[in-house]
Amino acid sequence: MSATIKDVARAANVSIATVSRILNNQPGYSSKTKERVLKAIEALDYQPNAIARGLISKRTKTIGVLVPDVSSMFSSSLLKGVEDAAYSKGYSVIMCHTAFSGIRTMDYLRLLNEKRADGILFTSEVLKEAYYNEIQRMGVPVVLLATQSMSYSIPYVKVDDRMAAYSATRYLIRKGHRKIGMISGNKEDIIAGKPRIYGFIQALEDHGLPFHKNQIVYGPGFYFEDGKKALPELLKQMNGLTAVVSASDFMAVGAMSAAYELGLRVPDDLSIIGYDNLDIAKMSVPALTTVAQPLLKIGCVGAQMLIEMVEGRKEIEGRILPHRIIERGTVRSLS
Amino acid sequence: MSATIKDVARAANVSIATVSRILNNQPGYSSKTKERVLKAIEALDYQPNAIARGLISKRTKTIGVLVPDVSSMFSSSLLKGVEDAAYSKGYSVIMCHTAFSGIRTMDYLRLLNEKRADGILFTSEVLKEAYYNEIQRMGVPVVLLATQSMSYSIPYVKVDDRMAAYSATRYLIRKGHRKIGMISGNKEDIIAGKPRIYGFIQALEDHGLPFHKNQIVYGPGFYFEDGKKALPELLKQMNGLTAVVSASDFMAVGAMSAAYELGLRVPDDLSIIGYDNLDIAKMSVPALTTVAQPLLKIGCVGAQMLIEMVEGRKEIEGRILPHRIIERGTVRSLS
DNA sequence: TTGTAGGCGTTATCAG
DNA sequence: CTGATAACGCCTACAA
Repeated sequence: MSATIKDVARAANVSIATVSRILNNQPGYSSKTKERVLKAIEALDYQPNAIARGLISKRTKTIGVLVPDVSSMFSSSLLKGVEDAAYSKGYSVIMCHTAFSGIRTMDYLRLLNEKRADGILFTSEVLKEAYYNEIQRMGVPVVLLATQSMSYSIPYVKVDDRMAAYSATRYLIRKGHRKIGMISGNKEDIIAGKPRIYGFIQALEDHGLPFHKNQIVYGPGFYFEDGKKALPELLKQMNGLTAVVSASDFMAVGAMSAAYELGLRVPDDLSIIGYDNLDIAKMSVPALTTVAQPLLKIGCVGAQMLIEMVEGRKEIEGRILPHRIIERGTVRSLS
Repeated sequence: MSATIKDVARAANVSIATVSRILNNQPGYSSKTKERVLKAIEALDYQPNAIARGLISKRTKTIGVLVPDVSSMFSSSLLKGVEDAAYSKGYSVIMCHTAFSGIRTMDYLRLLNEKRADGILFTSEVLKEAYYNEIQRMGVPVVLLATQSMSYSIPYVKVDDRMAAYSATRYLIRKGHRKIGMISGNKEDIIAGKPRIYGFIQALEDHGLPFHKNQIVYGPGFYFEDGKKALPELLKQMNGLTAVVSASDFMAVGAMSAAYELGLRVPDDLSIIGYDNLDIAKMSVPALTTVAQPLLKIGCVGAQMLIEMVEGRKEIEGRILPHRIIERGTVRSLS
């Protein structure tokens, strides 16, 4: 079908070695032969076969990114960042949707190995032992995105979840709120659960506000429905509640939906601050005040780190990216 | 690093040909040798090198999917469907973010050619001549997702946009609305623009409702901001407006945001119906009534079609998938 | 039932 | 400066 290096060589009347040299601009040819070859390449519309190239170079310029849910706004921002960095370095990315399934994850790890991906980006889930072992076996670098491993020393890119939740809570306190509750997801979650809960509690305590455990309600996950169910419970558990910090934007929006149905007005009757700054935050009505994770940047920086590791830079360390509060319309000042 | 077929052959004391046969379960070996080989494979933890395999078979079990905006909820649903179908057929997908840029699109087409992707999924943009030519050159199948080409005969998977807009409008009419407006995006858009506009107009006319051109306002695009700007204009142009059909969920939510700021209550003062049924539709407050495109399914069916073409089935034709109205909370009955 | 050998499209190491 | 030629890991006639 398409022309090979051999065809080019024949057309330009040189050896394939010479063509190869010119292609990879290595030294060793006169400028006239170069021109001749270039012309032949043009004429034959030749494009190198990356497969053949990969076979010998042992590098495919391909990375795999594992995400638990491709279609969530969360993952898609990450993906966009990854894609962008990869593109600008000439890498392509294989999208691996693990769907929260361990066997699918293992499947993909195997697949990436067979296709000889140069590196792996692992996203927002905990890196189980089996995954880790498989990756070790593959002998390719990994970096963790928006997550972190307590068991293994692997580079990561994320925000400081505890500090971010702390900031969100402090923001509410500074706005004059005293009766503050939290809606959280799975309390065992090492990233989106625990650290944010601790941050919340610590902010309360650091500002002389007592904390009782009925100030937090937990959902099974961090989704809209979870938030929607959580708010009524929180309202039941605390009286005088004026503000809530949510462990995710989705939950925050769910809470707003519940508030709406309860006849509570946001922010007049209740203030809400989210977490993530997904697209939905600016589209909700009113627009959601939230603490932003720079997801795009996390993806981008992560991919860059990975590629650096692929290309030889060893010993790359984890990076904490800054979060920040985005003030929109769901928090009312009490002072 | 990892074991090759040669290692396995040596360990099992057979030739690589035999190992290969067993790997691709072709006939020609005794069950004992098979067992021996399998054991060796296990012991060495051998995994075939897909690169080497691809070099000879001319098939990579990889497809590329081009999307204009990875992180939009629209594309991500599509992607999820694609990924899922691909996974279940043993294919992997390279994510190509064209960012609405022609040169990036061409870049990716070239890249997919170099990496010898088996097929291409082209999403929600118009297939320009240059793209088409490049793809022809590559000699791989393409299918269009949520779009269609007027110039070339290429299989596609989408809904009937005109009918869908017609349905949405008729729904409003049946709910007793008479003063209905539309907020649309780019009126030149061959998919999301024109057909939906025509559908809107035709539904009006078929139900004896006069149409004036000031019943439609156009935005540059189909985004939140466009919808947010469009609604006030529409209000200015039409009086007595009771309902609006929006050309996208994003615009619908933007319109809701504008309504909120104007002190108009949805659906009490104004009914709104969206288009797409993205995640945001169920998360908006109140939840958005909308006409659903089965995006996941479009992606899934499209990938299946593509893979069938890759594997030999020729002459596949386009498919129109059904749309349906999802009733939620933004349309009020006037009767 | 099994093995030998050629080739897929490149890169890289030699000689010339 | 240039050209053979041996890999890379696998598949597949063709032989045995």
